[in-house]
Amino acid sequence: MSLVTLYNACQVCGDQSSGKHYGVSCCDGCSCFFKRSVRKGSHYACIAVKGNCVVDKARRNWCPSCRFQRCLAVGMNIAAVQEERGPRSQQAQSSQRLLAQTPPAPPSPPAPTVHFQILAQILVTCLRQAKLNEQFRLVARAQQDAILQVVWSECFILRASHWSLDISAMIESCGDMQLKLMLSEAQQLRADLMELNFLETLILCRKDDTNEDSWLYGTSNTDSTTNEVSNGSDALAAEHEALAAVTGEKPGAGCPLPAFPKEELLEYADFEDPAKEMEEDEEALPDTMASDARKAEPSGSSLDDGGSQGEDTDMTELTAGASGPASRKERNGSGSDDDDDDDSDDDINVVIGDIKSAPSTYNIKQRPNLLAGTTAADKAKPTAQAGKFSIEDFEGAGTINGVAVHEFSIDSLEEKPWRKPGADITDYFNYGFNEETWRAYCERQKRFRVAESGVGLASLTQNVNQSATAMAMPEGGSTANMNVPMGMGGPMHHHQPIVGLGDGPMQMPPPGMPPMLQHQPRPGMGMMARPPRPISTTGGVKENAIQVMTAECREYSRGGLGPMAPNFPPPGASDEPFFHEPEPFDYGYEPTQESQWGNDNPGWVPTGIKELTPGPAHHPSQQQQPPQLGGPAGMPPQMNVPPPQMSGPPPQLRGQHAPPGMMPPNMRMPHMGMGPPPGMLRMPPNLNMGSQRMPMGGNAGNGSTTNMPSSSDRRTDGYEDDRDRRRREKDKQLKKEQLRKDFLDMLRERHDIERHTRWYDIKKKFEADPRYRALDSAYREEYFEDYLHILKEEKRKEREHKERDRERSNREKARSRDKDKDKEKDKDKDKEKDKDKDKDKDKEKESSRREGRSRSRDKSSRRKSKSREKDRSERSSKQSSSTSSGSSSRNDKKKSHRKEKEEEE
DNA sequence: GCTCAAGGTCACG
DNA sequence: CGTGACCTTGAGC
Repeated sequence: MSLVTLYNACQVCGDQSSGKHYGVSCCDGCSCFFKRSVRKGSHYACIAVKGNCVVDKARRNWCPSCRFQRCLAVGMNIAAVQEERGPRSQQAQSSQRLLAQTPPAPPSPPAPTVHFQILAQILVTCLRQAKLNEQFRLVARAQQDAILQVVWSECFILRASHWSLDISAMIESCGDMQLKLMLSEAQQLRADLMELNFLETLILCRKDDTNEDSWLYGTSNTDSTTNEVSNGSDALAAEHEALAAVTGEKPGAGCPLPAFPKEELLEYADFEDPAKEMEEDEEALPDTMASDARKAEPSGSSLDDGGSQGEDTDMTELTAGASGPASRKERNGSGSDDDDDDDSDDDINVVIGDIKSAPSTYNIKQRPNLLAGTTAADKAKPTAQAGKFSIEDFEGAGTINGVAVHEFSIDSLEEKPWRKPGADITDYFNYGFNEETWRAYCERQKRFRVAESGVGLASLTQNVNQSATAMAMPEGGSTANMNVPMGMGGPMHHHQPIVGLGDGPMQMPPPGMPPMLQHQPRPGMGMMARPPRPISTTGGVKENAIQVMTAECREYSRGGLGPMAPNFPPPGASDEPFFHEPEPFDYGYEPTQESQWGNDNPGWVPTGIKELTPGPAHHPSQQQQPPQLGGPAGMPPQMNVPPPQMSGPPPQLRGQHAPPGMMPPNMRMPHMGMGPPPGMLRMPPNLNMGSQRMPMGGNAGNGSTTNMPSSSDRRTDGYEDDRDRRRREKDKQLKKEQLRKDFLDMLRERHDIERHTRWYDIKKKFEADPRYRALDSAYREEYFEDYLHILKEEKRKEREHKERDRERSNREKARSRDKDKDKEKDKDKDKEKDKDKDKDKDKEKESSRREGRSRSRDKSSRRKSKSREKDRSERSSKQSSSTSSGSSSRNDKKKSHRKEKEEEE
C-alpha cells in the first residue's frame, strides 16, 4: 500500500482509504462490505426509504442500501469480486485443481452484468423517486403504477443523465444511438437536483391523452379505492412492470433502452424498493397499460417536452392552469385548438333545476352550530352521515364579522392578541401559520378564488378592509378580476350569496384560522378538509341554479388533490423549494405536507369514482348545455364550469350512478374553492378555472354572454403570473441562501463562538454587521444553531482524525516494541542455549573424565546433535504457534531461518 | 523483491 | 450476524 493511497479518502465513505479495491480507492470496510454484498447478493432496503442517506465514516453502516448504491455510484466493479476460494487450508489444493481445470476469468472488462446492475440501479432509483415524489404521491397508487408504466423510460433517461457516475460508456456499449443522443440531450440540461425533481414531476404528473382516459378520468379500473380488485401485487409491481417493460415484455416503453436481463432487473426491483414494505397491503397494479397514443408518442419528444418545460421550472409549478396540459398544449403551439379535444372528456353537464330543494346526494354532516343559518335550503339538505364530509365543510367558510375567514383582513383588527407578550400563537393560528404566513395565505386564497369564479372578488367587496387589497392584488387575481363581466355579477352579490358572508355565525374556517373561529378537523374529513370556499347556502335563489359540470371539476377533485387541506402551502412554505430536496443529513422526522396540513388519511381517495364516472348516458350529447342555459354560444366548453354555488347534483343524474350516500356524479369531491394543490401538474387546464366559472354563474343569472374574454387568454395570463411568481420565489430562495451563507461567514469570523455559546449572549456583537442586519431576525438564531452544529461536526471530525493518528502511532510503536522484545527473547534464548551447551560440555567433560577420554568424544558429538534437533523442533513449534496467532511476520520467519542456518553451520 | 489487489480470518459490537 | 482490521496469496513489474 503506498503512502499516496494510504492517505486517500475512501470514495464511498470518506474514511481513510486502504488502497484500491474493485477499481475504487476505498477503505477496508467498504471494500469488505462491497465484496460481501456482491457475494451474497444482498438486497437491501433503504432505511430512510428515500435512498439518499448519507454515507460517511460515521454513518456508513446506517443504511447498507445507500452504501451499496454509493459503491456502485463511485464505480466499484462488481465483476472484480471473485468467487469464494474456501478456507485457506484447502486453498492450496483447490486452487491447484482449479488452475488445472479452468483458465482464470479476466476480472475486468466491465462485463455487461455490471452495466445491468448500474442501469438497474438507476431505474430503481428513478422509480423510487417517483414514488416519493410529493405530487405524484397524491395520485392513487394504482394510477401511479399505470403512469409509471408509461413514463418510466423518460424518468430513466432523466435520472441516468444526471447519475453521479458517467454511464455514457455503458449506454454507448448498448449500441443504441438514439438512446445515447437522448441521454446527452438530457445531460445538456444540466439540471440541478431540484430541477431534476421538477422535470421528473412534469413527466409524472403531466396530463396527456394516454392517461386521461385510462386513469385520470376514471374510465379504467385503476382507482385504488373504488376498485378493490387486487392481483395481490403491491405497488412494487409497478417497478417490476417497468422493469419488465425494459426487458421487452411490455410495450409501454417509450424510450429505447438497453435490454436488461429480466432476472437481474427483477432482482433489483426487489432489492431496493423502499416502498415495498409500506405498500404491501396496497392495491394491485393495474392491468391497464397506457393508451396507444402515449405509446406512439416518441419518447424523445416527451423528454424534450420535459426538458423544455424544465426551462419553465420556476414558472410552471403549482397551478394547474400554468402547468397543466392546457398550458403545455399552448406552449406546444396547438393552443386552444385542442381545447375541444380536451373537453371532449369533460362531460359537461348543464343542470337546470332547483338545486336547493332537490335532495342532495352529498353526504352531509350537518353542523348546525356552525352553519350560517338554517335556511330553507339548508333544511332541504339531507342529514349527514357520519364519516362523510360535508359540503358545508368545504363550501362554508368561517367568517369573522361576516367575512369569510380567509378573506378577512387580520390587519383590520385593531387588537392583535397573538402579538401580545406571552401569547401562544397557536391559540390563534393553527397548522403552523403565523400572522404573516396567514396573511399571505389569504392573499393566495383570494387570488385563486377570484381567478376561479369571482366569488372571492364578491366576498372581497364585502370586506371594506380588504377591497383595496383585492383590487391591488398582484398577478392572476387582478387579471381575472378585470375579466370578470361584472354585469353578470348576479351570483356574487345577489343570486348566490356567499356562505359565511352573512350575519350568521361563521362556518368552518380553513386550517390555520384562529381557533376561536375554527373547529378542529373532523375525523373522516381526511383530505377533504380543505379550506372552504364561500358558497351560497343562504340565498336559495332558485332561478340561477344552473350547474355546469366538467370533468376538470371532477378531476380536480379526484386527482389526489385532497391531501392538501389548503390546496397550496402557506406562503412560508412556498418559499421552500417545490420539491423536498434530499437533505444529506436529513434523517429525522420531516414534516410532510400531510402532517403539516392535518391530513388524516393521505391515502384517501374519494369513493365511488368508478361508478360515478359518467357513462355514455350523460356524455357530451346530454351534457351539452342548451345555449340558453349554459355558457354563451361559442364559449369554449371548459368555460362552462359549474358555478361555485352549486350544491347539489344534477337532478337528472341523481340516483343514476351514485348509490345512496355516494357523491353525485361529476362531483366526486366538492372541490370548489381553492387553488390547485402544489404541483398538481397533471390537472386539467380548467382546474384553475375560476375565471371561467364565474361568468358562467353570472350568465346563468342574466344570460348575458357579452364581454367574455377567451379562456385561453385568461389562462395565459394566469400562466404568466405564475411564471413571474415562480421566478420571484426562486430569486427569493437564492437570496435567502446567500444571506444564510453570509451570516454563517460572519459567525465564522468570530473565533470566540463555542459549542455552548448562546445566541442571546453573542448576538449583540454582530448587530453592527450588515450581514446580521440583512438577515431577517427570525432566521438569525436558527442559523446560529446551524453554525453551532457545523462547529460540532468539525470538531468531531478533528477529534476523530487525531485519534486515528494517535492509534496509528501507537500501533507502530507497539510493533517496534514487539520486534525489540522478540529480538531480546531470541538473544536470551541464544544465551541460554549457550549456557546449556556449556553445561553439557561440562557434564560431558565430567563423564569423559569418568568413562575415559577415548569414548567421550563420540558420545558428546551425538548429544550435541540431539540437543540441536531438540532446539530446532522447539523453535519450529514456536514459529508455527506464532504464525497461527497471526502475529508473526515475514521478518520473524527470516530471522528464525537465519538462526537455524547458523546453528546448522 | 516489491507492490497491488484479490483473498480469508476473527475479534468485536 | 455484520463489520472491519489484519493477514495471506498470487500476479505483474
